[in-house]
Amino acid sequence: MRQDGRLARMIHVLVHMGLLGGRETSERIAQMLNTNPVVVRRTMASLRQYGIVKSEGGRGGGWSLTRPLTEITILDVQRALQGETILDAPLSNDHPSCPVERAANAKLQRAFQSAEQTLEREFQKVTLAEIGEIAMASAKAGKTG
Amino acid sequence: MRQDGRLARMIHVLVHMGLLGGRETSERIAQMLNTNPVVVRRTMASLRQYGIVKSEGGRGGGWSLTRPLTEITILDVQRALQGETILDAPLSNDHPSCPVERAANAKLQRAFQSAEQTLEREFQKVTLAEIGEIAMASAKAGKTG
DNA sequence: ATAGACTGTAACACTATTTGTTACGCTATA
DNA sequence: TATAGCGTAACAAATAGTGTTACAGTCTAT
Repeated sequence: MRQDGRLARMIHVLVHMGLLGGRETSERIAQMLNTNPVVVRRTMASLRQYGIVKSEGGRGGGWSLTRPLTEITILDVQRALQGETILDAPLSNDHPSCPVERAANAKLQRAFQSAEQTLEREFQKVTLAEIGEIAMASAKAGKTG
Repeated sequence: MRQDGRLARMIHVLVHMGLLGGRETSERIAQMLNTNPVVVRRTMASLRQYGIVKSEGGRGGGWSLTRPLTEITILDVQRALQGETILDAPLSNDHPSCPVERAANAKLQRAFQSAEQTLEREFQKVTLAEIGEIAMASAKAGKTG
């Protein structure tokens, strides 16, 4: 079941930015993510629109957080990247007037809504600051690999 | 967030098969799904492997259920189509030794596991017989569209 | 002012996945 | 033995995500 890897990648970057504290260019972020600056700008633009980061052009410009990691949850990042919907029930649309198809779709939709609520709750529980702390602790313990 | 539409389509077909009670050819099933017989065989093969349907070749052959709709849940169909995993956490793999990436992935994985458990529970609660009943009721009530 | 270091964005190529299609072999039955 | 069915490989088409190039706009140091 293929999904969008941007959430994990952006969390990764934001935590680094929070720990470093300063401003990062698209170029440097691209290196963190093994990708290139345009992809970074494209994705960071969603975060900016949602108010998580800001960008400044011109010499000395780059990206920075608008608030500390303690005030950013995984859910915030998710919302910024994909809007309200986290999980989308994969419904069928072969015979929209068929009562069987409708009944099946309705049941699936309810199930996915429950799962989405769970995911939402879990996402909201985790701040990026927590992730940073876990990373620092494990790095200190020498689990760097 | 795009996902696999086979689950909904197969539920649709299985309920029809259960309500009709007999045997269906790949050709007829393909018509129900607005697709073609090869795609049907490909997908039905997974259900057969899991023991939900059986196929018979030769003249008069086709597909039939191995047990009544009351004994098939959405989870059964899901398992047949995709195995154990329902939701896959979309993790990042840019710097596998980076403790920040690891910590972020770990948190995401836990969140998705919770959601997967919810989905599993919901899927197991619903039998195809229920879906058939809902469909029959709504058809009787004239909500056929 | 102007050069340089940035972001913003359009356009296009590449890749992987799903779905659809054609073709042909095998099997059971009338 | 002709026919109606499944089994499967091989290939085409559509879609989505990602990567890349190119160029315009913007800010700052000098």
